[in-house]
Amino acid sequence: MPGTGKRTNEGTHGRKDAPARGKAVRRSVRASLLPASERIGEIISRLQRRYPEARCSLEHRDPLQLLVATILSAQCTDVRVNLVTRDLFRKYRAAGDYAAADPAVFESEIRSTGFFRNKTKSVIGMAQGLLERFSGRVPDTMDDLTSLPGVGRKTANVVLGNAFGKDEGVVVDTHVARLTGLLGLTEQTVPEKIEQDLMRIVPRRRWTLFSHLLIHHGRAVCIARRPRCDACPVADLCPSAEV
DNA sequence: ATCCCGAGGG
DNA sequence: CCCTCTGGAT
Repeated sequence: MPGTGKRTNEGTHGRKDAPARGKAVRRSVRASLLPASERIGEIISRLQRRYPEARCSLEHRDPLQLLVATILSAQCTDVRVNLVTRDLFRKYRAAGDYAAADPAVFESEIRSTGFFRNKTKSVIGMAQGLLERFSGRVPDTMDDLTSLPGVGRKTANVVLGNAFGKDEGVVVDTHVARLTGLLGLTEQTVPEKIEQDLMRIVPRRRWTLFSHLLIHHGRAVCIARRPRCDACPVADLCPSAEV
């Protein structure tokens, strides 16, 4: 086999941190901002006004579809995931369909989402777990969901919050990790620790909404490659904003 | 801390 | 070419 293409991959989360933006960060002007706990309310309020339509952007009709879509979403845009699942969900309708899938065929079907070998093992293994331990149904608790292969806290939080309407945790994806760091809502870089900080300062009833707001903001304005601080509704509440 | 991996933006 | 995209397992 073409074996290891040894692509120089880099980590996934928490890029070392790149304060670099060519210019030495000039945050002295906003050095005197209120603590996170006193800015969070206004931040959520303004983002909600800006993105009133913020919701889960992974297309799904039931918990199983959302679970599969979320597993496929790792390091991949939601647009591409939706493109793949549109055909996938037509063929695989129940846990048993995924559990009985031919790995080679499934790999080719989700290939464009990247990490296709790992994702195939995760989806098929997850489906087999559903059949063996949950009667083929997607469980609605954090412990049961994370007991499934390929399902971590992030994926479990997405399913719990969007398919079951339960705010069990805060979804910390690449956008949430980046933006909360820039906003000075946490000093942590490990997703789980970021989530712990956010669960303390964000009202529980807003946990799911909060993630959607940051994800939308991260795509539209606070873009990783080039944040548009000039168009940001919370720039005056952000210690990293470069006017 | 590393690896898995394709696709699109700049 | 380099970076980023709704991560999880080792």
